[in-house]
Amino acid sequence: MPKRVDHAQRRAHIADALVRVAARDGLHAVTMRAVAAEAGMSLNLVQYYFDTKAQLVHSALLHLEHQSHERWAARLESLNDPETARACLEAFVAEAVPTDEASRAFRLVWTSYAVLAMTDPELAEQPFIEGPNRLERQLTEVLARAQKAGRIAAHLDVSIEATRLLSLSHGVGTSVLVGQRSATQALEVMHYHLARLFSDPTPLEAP
Amino acid sequence: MPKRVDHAQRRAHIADALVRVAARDGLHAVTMRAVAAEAGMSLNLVQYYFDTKAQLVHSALLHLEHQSHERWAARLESLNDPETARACLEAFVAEAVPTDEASRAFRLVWTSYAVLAMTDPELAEQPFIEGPNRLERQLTEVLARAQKAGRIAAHLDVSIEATRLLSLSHGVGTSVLVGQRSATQALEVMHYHLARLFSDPTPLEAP
DNA sequence: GCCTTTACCGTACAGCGGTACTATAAAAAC
DNA sequence: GTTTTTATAGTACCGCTGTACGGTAAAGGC
Repeated sequence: MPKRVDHAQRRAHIADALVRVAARDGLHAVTMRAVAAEAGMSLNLVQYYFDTKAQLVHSALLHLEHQSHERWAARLESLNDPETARACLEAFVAEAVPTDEASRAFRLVWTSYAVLAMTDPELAEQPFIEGPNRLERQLTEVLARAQKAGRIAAHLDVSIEATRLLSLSHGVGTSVLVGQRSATQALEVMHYHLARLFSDPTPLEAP
Repeated sequence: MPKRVDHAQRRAHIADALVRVAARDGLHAVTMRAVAAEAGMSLNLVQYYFDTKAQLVHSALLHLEHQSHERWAARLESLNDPETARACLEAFVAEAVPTDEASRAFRLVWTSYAVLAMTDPELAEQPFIEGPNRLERQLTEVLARAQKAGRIAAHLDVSIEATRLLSLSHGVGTSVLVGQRSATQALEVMHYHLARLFSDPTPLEAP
C-alpha cells in the first residue's frame, strides 16, 4: 500500500472530514481523533499530514474559503444571463442563505471560525478580512454597472449597498442557523431587500 | 466569614467573571478554573454555586440576556423624545453596534453562544429565538407607529423591515468584531439604512 | 540487491479540565 | 451550649486531548 500518494488530495480529504465534524457537532468538538475517525484513518495519519492541530485547523479554514470561492464562481458561470445585475444578486442571495444542507454546514463552520477569529486576530487576517472585502468589491462593481444602466437609483451609494447586502445576508443566515427563522423566511427577507434596492414599488405578493 | 450570603448576587458575580473571560479569551477558554480565578475565588466556590459547568454556562447566558435587556430598556428610557420612531431606531443602532468595549464584549460573547446553540438546539430555545423575536416585535411596533404617522412609506412591510434592521445590525456587528470594519464604518452603514428607511432623499453628507 | 524514503500503525506520556470527596470554621438554630 | 447548617478550602481522580516515540512493510533509487 505504501505507494506514492497525492498529499494535497489527502490533506483536502482530512480538511473535509474536519468540516463535517464541525458542522455536525460544533468546532469545539473537533479533535484530532474525531477528525481521524471521520476521515476513516488513524490518528497518526492526521498527524502525519498536519504536524500540529493549529495547522490542521488553519488549513481547513483556507480549504473552506477556497471551496466557497469555487461554489460562488460556478454559480456565477451557470447564470444564463450574467449581464443583468438582478440575476447576479439573486444568485448571491441563493448562495448566501443556508438553504440546503451543504450551504448550511458551510455557513455554520464559517461562523464558528469567525467567532474564533474574534479573539485570535492572526487567524482572521486573510480569510475574514480580505475574503469579504473581495466579495464586497465584486458586488460593488455589479451594483455600479446596474446604476450606470439606470437599473438602480442614482443617489444610492453602491459601496454601502454592497456592504448592506453582504451583512444582511450574514445576519439572516445566522438567524436561520440558530433556528429563529426558516430558510424560506430568510429568502423572503433577502428578496424584499433586493426589491427595495431596485426601487420596485410593488410591496408584496398579493395574499 | 461564613455569614449568610446572597446567592443570587454571588451567581451574578461569577456569571460576570465568565463573560469577562469569554470576551477576552473566547468562550472556548472558559473553564471552571479560569472563571474562578477571574472571579477571585476558589474553584470549589464556583462549583458550590453552580453544580455543573453546563449549568454555569447556561446561567451566564441568561444573565447576559437579562443584562442586555436592562441596557436596552435604560437607553430607551433615557430618550428625551421617546415618541419619534427615528430617535428610537437611532438608539437601537447605537445599542446594537459594538462601539464601546462593553458592547463589543457583549456582542462577542453573545455570538459565541449563538454558534454553540447552532449545534446544541436546547441551549438555543429561549435566548436565541424568543429574545430576538421579542426585539423584532418591539421594532415592528415602532415602525408601525411611524408608518401610521406617515414617517415611513406606506408600502413597506414593517415586520420585514424590523427583521432587516436586526439582521443587518447583527451582520455589521460581526464584521466589526472580526476586524473587517471599524465601528464607525458600521454606524455609517446603519445610518445609511435608516436614511433609506425614512425615504430620506439625501444620499450622503457632503465631503 | 541493498539502502533510503514513504506511508502507515499502535501506544505511551504529560497536561488539563470537570467532578467528587473530605475538612473546617463561623454563623444560626434551638 | 450544643448541634446543625452554611460558606469556604484543598486535593485527588479520571477521562480526554495533543504530541511524541518506536516500529513496519512496501516502493523507489542506484
